[in-house]
Amino acid sequence: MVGGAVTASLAVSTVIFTLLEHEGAQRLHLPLVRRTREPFDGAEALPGGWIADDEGLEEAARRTLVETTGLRPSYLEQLYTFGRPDRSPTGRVVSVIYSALVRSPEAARVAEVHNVRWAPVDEVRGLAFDHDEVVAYALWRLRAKVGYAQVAVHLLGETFSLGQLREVHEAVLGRPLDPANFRRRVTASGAVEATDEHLTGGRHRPPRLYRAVVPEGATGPFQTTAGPAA
Amino acid sequence: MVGGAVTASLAVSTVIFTLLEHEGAQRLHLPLVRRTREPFDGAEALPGGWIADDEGLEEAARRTLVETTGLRPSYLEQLYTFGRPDRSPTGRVVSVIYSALVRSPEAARVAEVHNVRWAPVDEVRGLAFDHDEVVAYALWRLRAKVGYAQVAVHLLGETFSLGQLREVHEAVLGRPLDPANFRRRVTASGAVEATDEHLTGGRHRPPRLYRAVVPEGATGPFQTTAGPAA
DNA sequence: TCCGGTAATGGTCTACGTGACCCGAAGGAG
DNA sequence: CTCCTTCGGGTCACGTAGACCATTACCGGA
Repeated sequence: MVGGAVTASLAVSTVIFTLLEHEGAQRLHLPLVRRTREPFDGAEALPGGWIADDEGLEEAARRTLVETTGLRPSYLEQLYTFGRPDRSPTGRVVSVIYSALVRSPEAARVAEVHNVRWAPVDEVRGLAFDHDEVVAYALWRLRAKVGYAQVAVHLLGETFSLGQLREVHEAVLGRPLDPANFRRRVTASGAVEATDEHLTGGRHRPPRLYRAVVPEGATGPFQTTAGPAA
Repeated sequence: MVGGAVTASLAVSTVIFTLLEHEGAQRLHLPLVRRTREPFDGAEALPGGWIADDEGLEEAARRTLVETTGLRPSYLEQLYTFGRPDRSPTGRVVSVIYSALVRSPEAARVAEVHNVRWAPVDEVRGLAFDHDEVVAYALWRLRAKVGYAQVAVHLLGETFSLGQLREVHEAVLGRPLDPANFRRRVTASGAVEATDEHLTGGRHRPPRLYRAVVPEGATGPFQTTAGPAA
């Protein structure tokens, strides 16, 4: 320890988004864990935990995610750091918040185990600490980001139809999109590339399958859409 | 302390941007302080310091800014939190980075005092810790933000001509902008409102002075362009 | 006093992205 | 074979932004 530091506990929490069937449509959900100790014993909270001595911040986010929910996200980015002195009634806690996307099959795989409830995003209320505010901000960021970055593909599998991708955008934005215009925008953006395969077994015309294009220069010191890698 | 926390020191650092005359044009500068102790003794670094027990993160950023440079920013937002375990050779340090804008007169006021050097942004290299990377990311964010939010006004005074505002955008983006198109875009956005005054004393046609419009709904739990208020 | 230079300001023309809307194509279900 | 629905290609209208032109207003020098 260098000296002069504040006496605070350092934690990570993660807002995890995934798509689950709800009332006949794909809707955005996130996992909540029920607290079993003070403060806020019995209340629901975002998954998270303490940062270990020898691990980085993102590393800590991934580890606590596996420990508390069993989930391995396909996308993870730092969101914001909360550090009001009075955030926690039992002592000072500074929380680095991450935002994550999880593919639906992965979410379904762990839906039954762990002490986890999947809540539709617009029904999330009454969380411990300031987590209500955190969720609202994460949702706002995701909605903004889906407009200019191809983050939505991380909620789907390796290949997908443009109809599926459109459903993801509709679930995130909470409003219907015109299929033809959506197709035009996405294909023109170069964010996806067509494969030779089609999705068969549906009841109607089989859609062509597409694959996400990994953007150039996404490696290196930092991705220009998410933040530094450090 | 709640328990389980990592043994890390919590620091804030701030990337401060301002406009200064350099080689005949307004160019973006930032203040650097020279370190007087290990690690990186003698190297330049971003202004910052330790977070105190009873202060919030943004509060700590403002305090350390005044202590190390005397500057009071007109705009301040949280940027990113760095926490790689090996960032500092002398022990673990987690740094919450803030990004700030300072009006030119304020910058000139403190340019002579303090242990501060004003460096043009594109000549910043060889900083202590991972601060080179931090500056690059802050600059990328500022350039992106100037395109969709009216942050540039925070680099100018109470009133300004559209030519001055255009110079700010040119300095931030590093490329010339068409004066007529810039005027049309800015006035149509409603981000500024005209005053009845004109800037006299120039060599040419006296430009009308404008004032920044405070956006509706910028108060409340969080500003949708900067992040949560907590 | 007049004139040239330059910035301020207003306007036009065009390219482009996007939403609204249309229609044929392709497959399953009855 | 017919109907229903989605896929996927197209048109049209409109709003925004860049390129570019014209006029205005001031200073400083001839």
